[in-house]
Amino acid sequence: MLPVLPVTAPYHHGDLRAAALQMGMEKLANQEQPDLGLRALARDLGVSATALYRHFPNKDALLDALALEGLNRLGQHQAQAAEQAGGGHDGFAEVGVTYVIWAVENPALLRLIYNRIGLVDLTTDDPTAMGEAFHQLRAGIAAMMPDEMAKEERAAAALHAWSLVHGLAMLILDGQVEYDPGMVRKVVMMTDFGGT
Amino acid sequence: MLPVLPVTAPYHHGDLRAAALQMGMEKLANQEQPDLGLRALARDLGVSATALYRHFPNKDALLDALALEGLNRLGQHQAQAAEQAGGGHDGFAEVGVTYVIWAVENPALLRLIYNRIGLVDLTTDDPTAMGEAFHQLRAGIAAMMPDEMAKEERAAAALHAWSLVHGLAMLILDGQVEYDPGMVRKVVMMTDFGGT
DNA sequence: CAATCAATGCTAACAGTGTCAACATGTGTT
DNA sequence: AACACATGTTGACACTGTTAGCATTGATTG
Repeated sequence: MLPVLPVTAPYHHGDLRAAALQMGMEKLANQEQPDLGLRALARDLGVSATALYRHFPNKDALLDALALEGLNRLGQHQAQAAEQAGGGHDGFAEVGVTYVIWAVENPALLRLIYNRIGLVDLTTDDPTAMGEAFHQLRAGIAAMMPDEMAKEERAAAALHAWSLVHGLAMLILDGQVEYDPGMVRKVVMMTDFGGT
Repeated sequence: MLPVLPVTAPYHHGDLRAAALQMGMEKLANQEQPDLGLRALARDLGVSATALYRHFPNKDALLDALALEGLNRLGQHQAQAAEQAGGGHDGFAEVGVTYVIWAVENPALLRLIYNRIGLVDLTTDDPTAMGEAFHQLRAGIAAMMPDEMAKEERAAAALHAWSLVHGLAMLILDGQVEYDPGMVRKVVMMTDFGGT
């Protein structure tokens, strides 16, 4: 492993920003709800609460950074799944199931991601990093749609697919339906876009 | 209009519990996020914060009561839509679109409903009122499925439908896709359960 | 090497929150 | 009239996010 080369030189603590994000991700991985406390996080880091304000303008910015990191992981995970699964109906279903599984395994992170979106302005010409990452996720979903579809139909189909797996994931996370991989695959495969 | 007949005699304030729930629903109707403050609510009611503790054991219980009220309204709305829409593919799509529209018009309330579920234990034999209301919503969805389906298939189809409309609603509320009734109908109608 | 300066961290404080204990007040009942 | 109970209030505690002011560390420059 290459030693980490900090872009900004570490001063007292040694890259507190990165440490805070890592600790935040760890805490999110060990809980169901995305409720993070700035003071509690600082306590776990062995640092005063206000030290974090040298690296994030406020708590929301810290949560946004964590959400962005989570979104990147999700996008990467989905891209990899799409690569392995190949095209066609079965391949698409596989990618959808992958989304749900990731959500089940990262409940707090998925919730945090979607909780933070509404607060980000997606209408600007200069999209935030978060908006850009979501754009990539959307593009990845759209790329799974059958080629012979009209552009408009592809957009609708992509939205349908995203809604389906996201809704199913949320219902599972909310305890409305117990997680069962077979059931998930069955539900996802009920959608047929006319692909092979 | 008949005068309200309080079941429990109003003492000092005159049924503070009902007033708190009504004020809470009003506040939720006028905001995007379901963040309610117990103290702020008491302030708006012209009452001390701790007075609410005579009617609710804690803030969570108050939020649960609001969520339950919202769930009942949603269920009632859906039942009415199902009645008007009739059966078949188009009728089902209509009910799905109704769900999304309700979500768009009651964003904070929908979020509150689903936020509170995960905290309610649905596995007990004596379900809470919240669990029961959700059971009814599920039953309503299942009733829309074509009769000729096998029982298992009906369950999967119902879950598919619920996931689809709930996911689409959440994506709209989170600002991922702009609300467009035509688009919603199109996306919902992409699911064909084999009904007429 | 010494002095300077910006980056980073700390303490103290403020306003806000949910919650509890103790006290006060109104209401219905005996 | 007196009691008991339901309801509401004040004061306090621990917690939170945030700001202002001060301290320290590391890098930069003479």
